[in-house]
Amino acid sequence: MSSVRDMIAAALSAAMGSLGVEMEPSLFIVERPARIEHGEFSTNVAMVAAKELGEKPRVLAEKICGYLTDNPVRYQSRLEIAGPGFINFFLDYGYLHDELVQVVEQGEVSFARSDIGAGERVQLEFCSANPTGPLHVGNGWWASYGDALARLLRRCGYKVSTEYYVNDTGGQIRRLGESLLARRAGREVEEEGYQGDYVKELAKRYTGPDDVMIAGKWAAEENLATIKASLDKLDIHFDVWFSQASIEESGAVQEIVDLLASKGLIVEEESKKIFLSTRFGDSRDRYLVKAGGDFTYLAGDIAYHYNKFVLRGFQRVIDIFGADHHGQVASLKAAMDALGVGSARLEILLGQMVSLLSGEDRLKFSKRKGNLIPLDDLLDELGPSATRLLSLSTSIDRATSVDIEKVKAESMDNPVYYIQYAHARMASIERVRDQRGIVLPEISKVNLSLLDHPRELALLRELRTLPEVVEDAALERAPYKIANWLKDFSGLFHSFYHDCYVISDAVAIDLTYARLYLVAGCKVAIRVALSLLGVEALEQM
RNA sequence: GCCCCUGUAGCUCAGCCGGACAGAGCAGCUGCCUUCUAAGCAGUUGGUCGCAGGUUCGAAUCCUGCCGGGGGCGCCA
Repeated sequence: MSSVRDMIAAALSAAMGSLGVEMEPSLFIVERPARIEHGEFSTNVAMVAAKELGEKPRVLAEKICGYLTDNPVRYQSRLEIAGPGFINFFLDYGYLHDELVQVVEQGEVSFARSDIGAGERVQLEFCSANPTGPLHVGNGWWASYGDALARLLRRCGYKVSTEYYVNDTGGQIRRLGESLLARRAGREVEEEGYQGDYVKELAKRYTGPDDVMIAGKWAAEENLATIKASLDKLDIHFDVWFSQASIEESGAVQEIVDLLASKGLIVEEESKKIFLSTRFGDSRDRYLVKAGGDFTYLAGDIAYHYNKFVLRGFQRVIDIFGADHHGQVASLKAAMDALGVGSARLEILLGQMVSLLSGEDRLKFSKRKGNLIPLDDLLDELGPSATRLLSLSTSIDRATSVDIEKVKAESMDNPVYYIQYAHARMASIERVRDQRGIVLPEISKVNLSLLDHPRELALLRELRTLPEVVEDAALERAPYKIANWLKDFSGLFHSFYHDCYVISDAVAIDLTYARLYLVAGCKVAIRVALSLLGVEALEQM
């Protein structure tokens, strides 16, 4: 949908053209000013162009305004030149009412949907926690992020396949097996093993042979079932579960090593094989085959990514790793360049560490042992919606700390209530509408221009930004922007709810009709945003 | 030593592809329930945007250097 902003940008471009200057809309900004005194929209075009033209910004702004006065954009009511040379647009509120009509007509399916993805096939790998134990809170944090990103990308026209890479082979499975057998034999688990209580529970149920690999694989499968159950609770469902063992057994890893060797990118050191990744920007060369003849993790990972790009034909691959996997980024990208895939198609997002506070105690996620908190514990405390919203509220680039005691409280420390309450109030208004038998006329027969209360206008302005926020959040891989929009929007709705009665003897019926459509539009928007984050929209609270 | 992330109000965080007096929530203080849910609303206190230079008409935002925090530099995965 072509927005009012695009329309203004085009008009400004035309105005510059009339002054003999080629000015693509991408070269200047048309934005909604932070302060409403500065108009509905404002632009810096005069300041940007002034330098090249050798003219004073305000003088140039005068000329542009002259053109726009003769050739006004739709809804234009007044122009103003302010500050160092901003041009502020004051518009007839009709533009907001017209956009409300669009929101209502588009509905949940179409509103804030975009085609910027243009059908690009994207593979999104995330979570991929090793099946050596249950998911902990950190796993769940990034899993929610990945799932929300998948929803966002789909909303924006990408064809997304989500995937969980199951590390079901190698040394850690051996260690898991050793730990399991030790427990079954009543021994303590050694330092390097898995010491969690869940291993004790598994040991009670294991009836297989005293073979570490068999025991390890059995335990891994059990753990995987537990992981899937936790993810189900979060409403996260992967399209593909990809087994690391399967790619090794298929011979694909060997093929990749051979392929690299054929390109002269492998050197051998006795039985070891080393990939010359420094030729592709890595900080050191990397082992692919160990002294004992086993493949390294990296060798399997390269084969896995080759599989994604070449065998399955994904145009883009996005991996979401924890920041502790930073070390493998350069190696994997080097391999993609070496194999001709091109590292630009591989996007690796690193989730910074998350630490939990519980009162005075600082609890840090530790993969190996001790103080990690199972995701299920948090889910039991908070429920899936609050858990998801919490983890989706901050940037992936920032190491966050969360106080579990605080978020358990039903307060703005846990904004899910604030947002869900806004939705519940919308639903409540509609229930009352039905109880009173109010039949809403078609929108074309309703006088939406009655919506001119400051609360209503503020709500309408925020409502219409969602499509831009969705696109931005998708392109920036930043679901937290949706969470922020939800908080802001919910706040504006609560203010409206408080100051503007929709259904009341004190409100004229025409205004009730208009406000009911405003509520309907708000409900569309908030439901779209909630669904993108996977947070439940409650009818009542 | 090198690489990645980060330093904004007492706390948790937005803003960071340059713009108009730096934002939100929580915490603190003060008000508001006879009408659609007070899990709400309104007001108010609180900031050298880590420090120092530089670029610019304009810097929290870009560049450089310091200082602090987190993570990584395995023939682990």
